[in-house]
Amino acid sequence: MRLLREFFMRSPMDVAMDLVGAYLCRVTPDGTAIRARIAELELYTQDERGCHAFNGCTPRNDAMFMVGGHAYVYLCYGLHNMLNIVVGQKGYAAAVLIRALEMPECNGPGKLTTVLGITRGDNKTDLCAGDSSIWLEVRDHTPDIAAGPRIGIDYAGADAALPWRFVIRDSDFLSRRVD
DNA sequence: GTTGCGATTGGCT
DNA sequence: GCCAATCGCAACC
Repeated sequence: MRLLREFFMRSPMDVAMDLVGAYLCRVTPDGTAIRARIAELELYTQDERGCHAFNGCTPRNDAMFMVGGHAYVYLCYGLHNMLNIVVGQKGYAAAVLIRALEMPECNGPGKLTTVLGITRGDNKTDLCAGDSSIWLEVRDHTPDIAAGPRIGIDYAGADAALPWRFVIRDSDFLSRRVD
């Protein structure tokens, strides 16, 4: 069942936890249908330095200020598209970075978007719209979740230690092991 | 108008 | 473990 707006509008932490093990669904530009469980994700909110929106709204990050249930896609290192799911209320910037799916060749945020054919053109897609090519479906059961620090945000100082990376414990599809 | 760098990855030492 | 690739954008001047 496709996840609806009310699901994404709850507290960012609750939504993040509930998205671990949920199904990410995608119809690629060439028509291929993909459906796979989310094995790894990270939460970012405007209150901490790891978040793109820590210093406010900019042309790059404005999707994060939309109501939960939209996509936030940005280019990293000039090479890799990163897929985030906006969570929480409109006006409060928060999003979940999808880092790995239970699929071969999807163990990493950059590789994942390549396999799914997701680019910045998909930024601000409404995942709750009935005709969108990206959406989420409820998980079958609650997975055993492990938490650890987020990856690649050393510049965030003390906030880099927040245990806001959530994974399916002992999954074979993680970008890295948790500590 | 200019500059520095990043929520990464793959290849090489 | 180290490093290049590659470019939009944020933060300065």
